Amino acid sequence: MNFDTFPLEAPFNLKLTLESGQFFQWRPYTNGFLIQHRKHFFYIEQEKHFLRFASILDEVHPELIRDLFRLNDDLQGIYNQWDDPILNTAREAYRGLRLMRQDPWECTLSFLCSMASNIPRITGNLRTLSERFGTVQDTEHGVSYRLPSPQELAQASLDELYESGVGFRAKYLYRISREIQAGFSLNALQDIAYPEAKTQLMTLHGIGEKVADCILLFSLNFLEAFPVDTWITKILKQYYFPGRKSSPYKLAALARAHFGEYAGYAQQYLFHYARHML
DNA sequence: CTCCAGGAGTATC
DNA sequence: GATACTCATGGA
Repeated sequence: MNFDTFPLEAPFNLKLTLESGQFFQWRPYTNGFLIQHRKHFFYIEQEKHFLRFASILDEVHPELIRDLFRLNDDLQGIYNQWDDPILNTAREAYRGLRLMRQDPWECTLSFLCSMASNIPRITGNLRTLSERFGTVQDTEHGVSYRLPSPQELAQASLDELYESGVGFRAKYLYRISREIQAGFSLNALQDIAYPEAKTQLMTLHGIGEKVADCILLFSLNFLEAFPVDTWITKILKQYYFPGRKSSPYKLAALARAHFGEYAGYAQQYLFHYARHML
């Protein structure tokens, strides 16, 4: 492999970021990780304040790495805005955990599979979908598969989707792949305001509050998005908004108002904290 | 065996 | 708006 290296000048923890449950297209390999992102397939490893990477399919440049891992976000500046016991603890424990900027469709597919599921199963579902409906890639490191495009997934029958092991999510994949094939643009949502982008996403059958916020936060550059799942509900009701009878919908609005412009970063740290400390 | 999991749609009040 | 039921499947 042909390696390229560049220095990090801000907090970043590659392993922690990949393991944080926002991105599922990776696996450990030697001292680092293999990553599938759009048409790119590459190796990456971290050594203290350096990243070393090598393209396997479709050449990767440092700018793409910076974009995928949001290395231009002022993470230290965001840390400095936090001042409560939970976030103060979380930023010490998880220093360098960053949000990623994934492909919107790949992110949508991932978080449709995430409903009432868990990380190992989500990863397995995505691999099965890739092998059955995606594109085969032949590399010197073995065969790998790309996730199916909306057009490729729309070729699958409802029965084939059920047989791929995604359970009740099959009907959502079936309808949404067709809605996007018919002209719904995920990428166009980047250019409108958060409330409108969220409303439009939720017109897709199977995308509700939580999945919409995941897509907006992890792929469409809306750092104010604040996905509220079971873990976030626990920690918000326990430490931030106790005593109120609050639905996930109301908790999300309260949290966005409370945590502000970079609420999404706070959410990622709270999610990690809740999963490992509660 | 039962219970629940990074939810969402639907019916019902 | 809030609650209850349903949807598939795998793991504890």
